Amino acid sequence: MSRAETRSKVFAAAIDLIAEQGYTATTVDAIAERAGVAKGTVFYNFGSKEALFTALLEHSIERLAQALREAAVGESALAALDATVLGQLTFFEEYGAFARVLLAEMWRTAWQEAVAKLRAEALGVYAAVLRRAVEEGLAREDLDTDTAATAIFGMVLTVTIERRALHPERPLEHTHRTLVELLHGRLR
Amino acid sequence: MSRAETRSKVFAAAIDLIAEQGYTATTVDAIAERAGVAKGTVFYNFGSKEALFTALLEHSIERLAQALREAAVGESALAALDATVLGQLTFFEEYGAFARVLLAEMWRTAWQEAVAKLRAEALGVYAAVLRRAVEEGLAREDLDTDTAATAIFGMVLTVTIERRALHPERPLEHTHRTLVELLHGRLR
DNA sequence: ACTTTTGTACTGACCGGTCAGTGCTAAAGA
DNA sequence: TCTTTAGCACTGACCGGTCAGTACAAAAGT
Repeated sequence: MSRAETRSKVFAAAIDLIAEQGYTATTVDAIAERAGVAKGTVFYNFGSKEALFTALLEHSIERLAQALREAAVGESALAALDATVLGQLTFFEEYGAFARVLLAEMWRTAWQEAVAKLRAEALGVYAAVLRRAVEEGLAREDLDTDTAATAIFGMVLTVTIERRALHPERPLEHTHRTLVELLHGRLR
Repeated sequence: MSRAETRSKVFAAAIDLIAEQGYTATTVDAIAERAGVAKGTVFYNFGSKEALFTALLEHSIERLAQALREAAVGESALAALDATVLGQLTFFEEYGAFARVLLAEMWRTAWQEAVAKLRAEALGVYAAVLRRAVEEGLAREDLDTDTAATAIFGMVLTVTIERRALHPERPLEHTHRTLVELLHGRLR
């Protein structure tokens, strides 16, 4: 078996288990067993439990950021915002376990480096769209776009997890419509 | 010392440590030391680490729900919504460690009972306000108020934690204005 | 008297990390 | 052609430390 294959099997096992139990509660033994490899193999490939996790975070954040960048297009800033929300929903539809991991571990000081990357690359997409909205006169000029970006990101993240846990059969479109409704001022 | 006093000292120590390190990584020894009691006292009062944590969750969720219920008043549904958001921000301003704990542990299957209570009592306040908004014709009739309630709650929670971690000096009002701006359709 | 707390010592399960060794393939040497 | 060596990926038993929980006797509170 190639090294890359082994690594991705371990990644998949680790993300599932950590999503269910959290980082600390997940043992390397359990990850190895779920991945179908020996415990030593995990250490051979990643060096340590923590290194495995940081590699996993790095890799997943990169993919998330790319998905958001690709989604964040639209004629108007408003259309781009809706598209970004849909992009985030769609991404987590496929990588749902990562949503749980992000929410749970995002603010632990241990992974500040990964969090910085998340803020810069993923939240940055929302912030850019919101700045565009301000330029187009769709929002107050002194809107705090960074805080607003975090708010929207967290909103979508929370809803994604609730949906996966409670209504997995519900179409994505339904959730998307509810969020978009909240965001463009039907509430007024 | 009364039993109640001891329990609340242990609660305070536990919530701080668990907010920093997570449930699993926090040891009972550390909780006892921070609380200034003997380790045996913790077990005498709570029986087990898990029982301590569930009691802590239960207790905190009850207080959060009460704070939201008290805050959720206003002439219009829109005013009530703003007030509820401010109520949530204010609550977590005082019990910020609990915000971290909620976000990190909320979706662990282990505490489903506590999560059910959170959904019923805390998210329920948002859901009720949103239903009132629908009645007043401020939102589409088929708005999914449960999903929207989760969305707003998660949004405020995420922003609270970001604020505490990154801009602790910022006045609450600033954050509140940004969120309210997002929620009533200045973006359109 | 009865409840609660303390401090210390202990147990046993568990877990991250290690390491000597296995299996395999392919190049190097004869 | 046959043998040896090299190197990579993987294995799983094992080790040392950690931690929830227990035991208990003495002290403090009420």
